[in-house]
Amino acid sequence: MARYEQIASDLRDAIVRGDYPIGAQLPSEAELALRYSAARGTVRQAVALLAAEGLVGSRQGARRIVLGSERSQSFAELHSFAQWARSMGYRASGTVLSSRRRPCSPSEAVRLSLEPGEEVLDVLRLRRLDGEPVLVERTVYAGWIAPAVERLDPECESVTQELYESVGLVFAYGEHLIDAVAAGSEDARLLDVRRGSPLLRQRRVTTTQEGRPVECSDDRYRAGSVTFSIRNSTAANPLVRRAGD
Amino acid sequence: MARYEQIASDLRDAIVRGDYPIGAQLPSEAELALRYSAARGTVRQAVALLAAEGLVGSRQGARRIVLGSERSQSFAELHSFAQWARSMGYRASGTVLSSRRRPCSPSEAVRLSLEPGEEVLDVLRLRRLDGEPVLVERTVYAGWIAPAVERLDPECESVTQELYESVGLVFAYGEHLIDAVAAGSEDARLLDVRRGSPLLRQRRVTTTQEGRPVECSDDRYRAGSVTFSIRNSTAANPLVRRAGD
DNA sequence: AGCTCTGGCTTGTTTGTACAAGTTCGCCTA
DNA sequence: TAGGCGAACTTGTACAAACAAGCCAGAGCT
Repeated sequence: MARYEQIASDLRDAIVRGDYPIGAQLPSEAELALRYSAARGTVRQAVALLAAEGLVGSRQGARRIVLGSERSQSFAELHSFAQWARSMGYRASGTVLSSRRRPCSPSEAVRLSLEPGEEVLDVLRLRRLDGEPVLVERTVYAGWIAPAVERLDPECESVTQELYESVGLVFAYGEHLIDAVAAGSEDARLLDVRRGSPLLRQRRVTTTQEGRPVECSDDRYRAGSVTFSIRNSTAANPLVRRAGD
Repeated sequence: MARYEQIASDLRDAIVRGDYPIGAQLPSEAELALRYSAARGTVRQAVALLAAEGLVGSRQGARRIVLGSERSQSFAELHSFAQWARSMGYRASGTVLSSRRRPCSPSEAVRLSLEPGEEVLDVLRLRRLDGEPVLVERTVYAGWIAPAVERLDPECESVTQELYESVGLVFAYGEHLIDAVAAGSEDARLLDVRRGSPLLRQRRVTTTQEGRPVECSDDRYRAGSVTFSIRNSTAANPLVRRAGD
């Protein structure tokens, strides 16, 4: 662990513990540098990390202030339903309901950087939290990863983790589109809600470290089961609003 | 504009223009430093900006790669419906349907850092895109900003901008919770949809530069009108999934 | 009392240097 | 031909120094 990560971790703990309550001022960079025997630049990297997490805010000339004290999860926990569920103390389970190969559609070819007509793997999964069905996942995997996906246990808990352990695949980058849709008849049946009832939809495309697209997915959460949370500031915000399509 | 922002802007333009297509490698830091006659540290700040926007990805030892080419909007455009709409080429309008003062509830007192029972301003607004109603905003303003809000034109297009111009208020930080809900009867009537149809809900709390909460709001978008988009990576992601509440 | 202004404090930007750690690719060998 | 090895390249981390720019409180003035 890098020095600046240690410092960030230490400060984060202090904030979560309540040493610096919401609204309080953080020590100045100079003081922190002295306290941790580090250069000012290193301290700045640490607090930049906390700022990116939305825990502290800063303005030129004024001391940094604490904005929040909730610890935010890692990328892995956002990407992987199972890892997120586990970290929240839920028991996650899932079932593959169907899995078949087919040629990709033109729009999928674009999103997954495939040749038109190249083969993809289409998987329908139902995910549960503590036994309750909360999520229908319709995922399209690029052909080159399909064999590894097909080898997975249909009841496999964490696809992300299994793929990492079996073929060393790392999901590194993702783009997510979030909106609301009405439950179709299949959604309704699987999630045990009425047809037309509101679902939170997350469409995503995930790529490897090298920027190679792996999968795109249409995930639908039962209303009330899951909420997305974003902290942002004038400095940095990756969340954008888009016109409906 | 700082040097690193200029460099970032230049690189961003090149990416958007297609000089560096998706999947392509960016020049090395050393080469960029030479090209822009800047120190390597300055170049690193520039590409860090692009990485935070999700435009490029990076791994130690390998060249940076281009992940996307869409320009993401600024915080102001996320926060302000009107500014976002304008930047997307839509015509935004809005109407205040009701506005009244009342004592705050216990939960509001916590979220807005108020004394229990302190007065707040409750505003119901309907927002339109190109004349079509797409958003119902139920906003609660802290008492200290209420007078300035009440002075606003009921048809005021951009509340954010007006408050900045009239009292110098800057919305600097925000926390957003996103989920899906069914339209209530009032929602349905205002948005011209059927009761129970899906809406995308964004609950937010916004604070000033000093960390002082200004408003909390419950915004409901008609399904299909607006999508939220997030790019993230293993390095940084402010978006988190939360259990429903 | 209320106002202005200034000086010190704090964060922001930039440059330079050095080394650590991971990737890539060509060369050499078995 | 397949595999291993290593050199060159590239990004990550850390330190030091200097100046710019913005904030704030206290001194001093009206």
